Amino acid sequence: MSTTLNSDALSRRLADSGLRSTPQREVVYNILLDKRDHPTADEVFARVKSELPTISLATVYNCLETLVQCDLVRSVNFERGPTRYCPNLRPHAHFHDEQTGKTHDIDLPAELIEKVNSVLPQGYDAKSVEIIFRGKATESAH
Amino acid sequence: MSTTLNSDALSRRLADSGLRSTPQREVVYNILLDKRDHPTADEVFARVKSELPTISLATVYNCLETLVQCDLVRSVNFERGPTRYCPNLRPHAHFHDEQTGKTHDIDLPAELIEKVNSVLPQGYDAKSVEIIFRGKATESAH
DNA sequence: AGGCTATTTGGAATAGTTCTAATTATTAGT
DNA sequence: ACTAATAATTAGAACTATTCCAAATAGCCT
Repeated sequence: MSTTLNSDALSRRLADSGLRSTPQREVVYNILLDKRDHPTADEVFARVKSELPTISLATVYNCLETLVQCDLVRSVNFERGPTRYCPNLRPHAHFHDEQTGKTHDIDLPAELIEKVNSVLPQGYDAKSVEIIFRGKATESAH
Repeated sequence: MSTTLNSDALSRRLADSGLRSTPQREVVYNILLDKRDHPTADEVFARVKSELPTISLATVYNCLETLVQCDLVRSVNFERGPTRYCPNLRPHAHFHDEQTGKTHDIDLPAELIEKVNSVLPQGYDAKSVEIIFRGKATESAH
């Protein structure tokens, strides 16, 4: 993975929104790209600390929020628990494995998204649709 | 709406799970049936108090959790905020109106649910699927 | 009635997140 | 380069939603 390319993409996106590229934002973003296991803010905080030992949790929240605003990251909420973050920008659903607690991305064909949107009655204008499966995944489904 | 019929259905369901029917559980359940606006626990608490002024918030949480366990109520989580509760048991999606903050139920044909499930690769066994739309609804869509 | 278990209650505790005010870093204009 | 203006970070306090806990109450079964 080329950190340089990510950084460029990141600073471009940030600049587009009138925001600055900072070491904190870069590291947080790269942490998300590195291990795409839908970490919570706390988990990101723990990982980032090894690179930026003085970063604060508030900054992690700020950075994550910024990345979500710039459309570089999606935030995902399963029941009750903490928000999780996901750098996968392609249209995808989430499969929440109740056994392991792990979350898997499931790619969605454009055709399906259309079909899902078509159930909306007149007068409903959806900007986005989120699909969450719950169940169990066997070993083979890594 | 016949409270008696609901109560019967409720006590039957509770009994099936080895639980008792209590005034608190009945009132909480009827509150949900009365106004299907996906209230939070706090909102349910406020509404219930007019009928049972001494009920506690902890009991409201307990009752809601019990109803969810008995499959009489679904809990729904949109981003960050508090959990919301919904007595609609038919398969449906939620449309979250970003303007008003209101949530509308969207019925889902069985055919669509099948189609959605069919995007799951081998090895994924979904027990349930949740669909959340975000956008805006025009006046006509009540 | 008496004992057993389920339920409720209020308050304390916890988890996750946001807010605030002070400090530090970055940029733009001279 | 120097300074002013702005943006971002920081630590900790505050807040919100929820859960936990231990005591009190209620319902059910002999």
